[in-house]
Amino acid sequence: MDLDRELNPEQKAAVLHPQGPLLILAGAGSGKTRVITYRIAHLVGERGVPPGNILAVTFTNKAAREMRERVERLLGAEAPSWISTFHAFGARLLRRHAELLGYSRDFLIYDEDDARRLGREVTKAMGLDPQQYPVEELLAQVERAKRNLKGPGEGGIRFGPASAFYARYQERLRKNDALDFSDLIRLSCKLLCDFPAVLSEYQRRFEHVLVDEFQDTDPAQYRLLRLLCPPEANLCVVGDDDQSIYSWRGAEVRHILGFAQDYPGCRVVKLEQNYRSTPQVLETASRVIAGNRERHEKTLWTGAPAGAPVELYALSDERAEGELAVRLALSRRERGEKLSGLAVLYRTNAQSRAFEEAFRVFGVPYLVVGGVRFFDRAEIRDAVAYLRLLQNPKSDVDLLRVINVPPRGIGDTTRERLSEIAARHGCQIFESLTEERLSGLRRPEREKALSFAALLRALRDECQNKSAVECVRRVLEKTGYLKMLESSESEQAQGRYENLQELASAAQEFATLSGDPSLAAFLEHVSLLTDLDGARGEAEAVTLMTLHSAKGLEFDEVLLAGLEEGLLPHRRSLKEDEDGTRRGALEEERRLCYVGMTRARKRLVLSYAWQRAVFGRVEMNPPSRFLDLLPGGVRRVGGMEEPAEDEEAFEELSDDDGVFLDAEDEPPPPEPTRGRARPSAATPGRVRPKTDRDGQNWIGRFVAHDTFGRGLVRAACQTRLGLKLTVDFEDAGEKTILADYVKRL
DNA sequence: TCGGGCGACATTTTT
DNA sequence: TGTCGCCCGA
Ligand SMILES: Nc1ncnc2c1ncn2[C@@H]1O[C@H](COP(=O)(O)OP(=O)(O)OP(=O)(O)O)[C@@H](O)[C@H]1O
Repeated sequence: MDLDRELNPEQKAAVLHPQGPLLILAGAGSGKTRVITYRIAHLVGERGVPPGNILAVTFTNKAAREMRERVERLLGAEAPSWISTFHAFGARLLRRHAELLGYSRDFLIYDEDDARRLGREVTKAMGLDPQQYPVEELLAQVERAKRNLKGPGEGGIRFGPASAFYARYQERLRKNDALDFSDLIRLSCKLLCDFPAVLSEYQRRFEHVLVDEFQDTDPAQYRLLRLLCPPEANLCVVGDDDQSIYSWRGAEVRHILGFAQDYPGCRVVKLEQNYRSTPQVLETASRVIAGNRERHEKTLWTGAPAGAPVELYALSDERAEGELAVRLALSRRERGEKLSGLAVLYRTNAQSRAFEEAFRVFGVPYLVVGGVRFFDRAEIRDAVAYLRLLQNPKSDVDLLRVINVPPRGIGDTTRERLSEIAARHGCQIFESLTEERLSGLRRPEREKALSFAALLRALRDECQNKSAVECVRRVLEKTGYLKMLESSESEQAQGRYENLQELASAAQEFATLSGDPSLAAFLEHVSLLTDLDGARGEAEAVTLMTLHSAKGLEFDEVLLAGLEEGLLPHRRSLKEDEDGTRRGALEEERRLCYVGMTRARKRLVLSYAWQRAVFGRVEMNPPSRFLDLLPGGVRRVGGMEEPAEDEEAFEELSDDDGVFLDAEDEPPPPEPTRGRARPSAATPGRVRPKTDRDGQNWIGRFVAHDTFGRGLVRAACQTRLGLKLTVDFEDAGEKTILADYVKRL
């Protein structure tokens, strides 16, 4: 590790900073994460700090893993094990001391869906009208309170029933021996506050604490840090206020901007050289972010030679955006560059669809990050629920989920009765599954419930001290889950079956990677997992993800798509805030845009579409206001005026990279597993103008209209209002009508 | 009890 | 456009 060669003087100073708090407030691509990584390596390698005495916090599990890998490479030895997200850290801490807070060390971690199920139980028990008090709303209140470290009955709740709901919900969580996500932080704080001995143990242990992406910490997380790190502690925080994009989740920039007040002795280091991007990319991003008023001005320059100009494409619709992405991918391939060097970034997950379709049609391998996670699939959740019951049969949420999967003749009514019986005995459902406690049930129901309890007990015995993989296998076998799928006629059963096999592989893979084959370890991993984790850099595929997921990453080439009013900035950020809490939402959208642009190393392509299908309706939106500040050097492709009937944009487009597109004749390959790259086989061809194609798809087809009824499409043409159809209605005769108002049959 | 069918509803962003 | 919840008939 040669610090002089690999770091600039400021970075080096930060890495060498001897002791006391350290704040690095610096712009995108200035090497903040690099500094943290090097500093950890330096502390361990040069200063002899025991790895176990270093705590490093990252924003995602993936970032944590990458940091660990990099430190290991620098060090040539094992990295500190306390490199994780706040949540993973909290889980680990609580696991060790759970008894102090009234939980067992085998507590479960409930995710949003589990929490919702539990919440529904609570509202039902409270007799709250779900119309008037939606569970999601109540849980949002609870989460907000928890983020502000308010326990039940400690305020932080806005409206009446939510407060009582919080208390009962929390009580139920405890009885289930489970924590929800925000409890991981809140209870960690509580643990350290209420038990000074524990606090001082960890204060002593963590000689050094380092936090990446500090601009996105919420009050509970910051509190946790402040507990661990008294004012003179070796706390190193790193961030960029221009990249604060999680205020909607409770993150507060003032933590970073006010850091010097809370840690008065802190050293402040500024990093001003950007090592990631070309001058063009940097200039563009800087101009755009300069549109914000509430920000810390930062200088950012680059010594890199000029690269390709930033491009801005005006396109007709989202399908054209998809084709643009395909074109970028194919020309990378022609140049012999890896597809993994290209990322498509967008504001909302829903936008991925158009890109996926285009990539599928043209056989370009791609990887979608986020959206529906593997572990959110119903069959996987069912299997995981069984696994969790092995570890903790008190989890009513899991028990109720699977007691009738596969169908065992235990329906809603019986389940409700079981809940009541357990409540009456003041115990959990599993504990009430005995002959005498169920005596109130009719014979057949009682038998079924008891045999389920027997099944669980047998499984528990059998899986005692077995590896996670083994548990998965046995659960799937003994519960009859696989048999249920095998005998199912339905189309989806096959896919589900494969997904469950995949779960076993995942358990195996995790065991190998982590070196811990236990069920407990696997379950914890699964609970904290996000979809980002599936996406390892090695896949030779284009990456598709939201701007939020892209934070901290970098790609040679970035397509930032959907730069339209209403999308970026998102329309919900444009609405005047009713309660004053979302002020500055627009500035956050701009920061999001900045984050996206600054992911690009060499080439940045921006695009917007004049019209976009949303829920099947067609929407038209003007280009994003963020484009107003683009510098002059941006190369604009496609008419800046809304294209009326002309196809200018397309002609220009298809000439562009010298790559021509055409769909393959054979039908597209079967639906890929999300998050999996697929092999590809694209054939060069020619792009048909989009407008024409739309028409082709309609002509000769039957459509239905609310008042005119059924009819045959005779002709179609693209107008500025959308696609206009000439339809021969069976009853009403020939009409000219916008495609928006009819349904294809 | 269970499955299919149908209508309502929804899209910000995620640890 | 797709999912989820609800209702109904078997
Ligand atoms: N001194 C340096 N010499 C060479 N490359 C560097 C140097 N500092 C940083 N880099 C490179 O610049 C890129 C950006 O660094 P890094 O990701 O650490 O920046 P960052 O400030 O964390 O970025 P962001 O805030 O945008 O996520 C990385 O590829 C990194 O390897």
